[in-house]
Amino acid sequence: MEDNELLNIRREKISDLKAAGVDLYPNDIKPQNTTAEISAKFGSLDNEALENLKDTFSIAGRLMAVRNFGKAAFVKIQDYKGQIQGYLGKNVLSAEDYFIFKKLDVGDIIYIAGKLFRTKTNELTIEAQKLILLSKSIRPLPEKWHGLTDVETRYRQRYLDLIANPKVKETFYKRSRIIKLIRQFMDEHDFLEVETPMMQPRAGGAAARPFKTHHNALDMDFYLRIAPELYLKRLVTGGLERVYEINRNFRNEGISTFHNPEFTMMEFYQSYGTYEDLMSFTEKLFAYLAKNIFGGLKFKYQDAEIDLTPPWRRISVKEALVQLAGMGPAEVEDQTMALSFARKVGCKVNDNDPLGKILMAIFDEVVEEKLIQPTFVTHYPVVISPLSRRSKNDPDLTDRFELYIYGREIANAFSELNDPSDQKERFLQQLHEREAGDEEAHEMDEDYIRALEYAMPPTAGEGIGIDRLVMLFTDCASIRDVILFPLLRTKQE
RNA sequence: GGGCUGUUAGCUCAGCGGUAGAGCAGUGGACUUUUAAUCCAUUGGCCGUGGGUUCAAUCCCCACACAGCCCA
Repeated sequence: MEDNELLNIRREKISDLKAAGVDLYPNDIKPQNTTAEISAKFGSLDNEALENLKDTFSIAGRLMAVRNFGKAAFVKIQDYKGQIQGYLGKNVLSAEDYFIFKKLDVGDIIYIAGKLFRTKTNELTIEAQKLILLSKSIRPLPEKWHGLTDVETRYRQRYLDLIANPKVKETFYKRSRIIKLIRQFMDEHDFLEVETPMMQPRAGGAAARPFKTHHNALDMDFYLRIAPELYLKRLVTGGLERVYEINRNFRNEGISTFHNPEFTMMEFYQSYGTYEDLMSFTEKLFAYLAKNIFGGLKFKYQDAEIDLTPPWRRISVKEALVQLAGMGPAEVEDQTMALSFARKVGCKVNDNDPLGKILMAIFDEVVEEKLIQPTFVTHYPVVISPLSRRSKNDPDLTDRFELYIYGREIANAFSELNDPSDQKERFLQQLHEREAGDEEAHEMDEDYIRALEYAMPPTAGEGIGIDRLVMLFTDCASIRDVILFPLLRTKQE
């Protein structure tokens, strides 16, 4: 057992309470009210009106502060959605309850019941006629004033973060609301929510390195999915014309303020739609979210004011390179010229990289950070888009867009490639890239091609990074602030 | 993977070659309307880990661990 003075003092209190016959962890106590409900209903009543209320109120929660006057005390009790002040006094409590009150510590879970009143300073308060200890804390909470700021502790012991920092709770309430709203919106548009495998025999649907795992009974390796894409399109082929999935993806890559190895994505597919349809659909979805979260289409994110009013800017990769990276119209069409431009701006590129790859390297390096207001970047090169439909007027480009807000990729969408022979060629091209050393190149998926051979309706699909979207809507700078338990290296205790 | 920064009491932080500090929390005392309650007293430390330099290291040097930020 950990030897610590503070812990030992509390252990002594526990034995004192036990000796007095107090049940330290009862589970038959049901509070009848919540702090949020009480302040909503009675927050505006004056003392006279409160005195006329004959009701008794009961709440339970964590003791967050004690202002002790010896024979009485004001305490702050925090529950699910708020805090309320309680008044504990010797002349109101029974002798048994007063004994418990004397043994309370900040951090304990308690129940109080009594009448509402207003203090001299006009604070709505419950005068406790009954006090029950529901769960005794042994460890001291972080300090009341500065709270818990050590980020490592905040992530490793998220429960402490949630107790001590009310903003954190708000963020995760908001995250839940956003996801609920997305589901509502998708359901209203007749999309069917589905779940597809997380464990896949080969990891497809995106360019990323997967995590590997092993199934013992089958004696077979599996990969944690990097995207649900190919499974969702199998469903579209099966006649589920509008499907979506909101779930975790896993990518075996570095960790940063925008990357967590497991993250949440929504992917959705709409038959008989095009990537252009998805642009306006995305505008509508984001507007729907913003209206419900902010009550309007403009909001502050970090140092910027983001305006989601549609239509959003639409610009092709090449236009963006000319307008925002300062490339010449000839440079974006010529591999050699693009290569030297790339080197000039400090991109790591190889002599025989295809033009499309070089252009994207420059884009990532120079253009991305300039796309603060919502922008659809369209017409990605076919070499980096093995699952997208080719553009009609330029077979080297695809009917694809990525949505950027505040310099970050939030969504990725395209008209789906449903020509099985083209798809096979693309996979073969990817295998070629893989052999040339690109570990993220797509693998061959014969069954997916077979599915396409049964004919998949013309379809458009999109993926939206939910964590990044939540960051945007909660003004969080790091993805770790919108993921309850971000991935950390385990620490030897 | 590279660079920079951080790691000192339960929490938030100071200190910087010479006996380890503050505020809050805790403990004891006073106090029945406080709002970071107040007043008096007081406990609490492997100064991240392991090496090295030195008469002497929390402090200087090296390595490692974990984290944060930036870069790739």
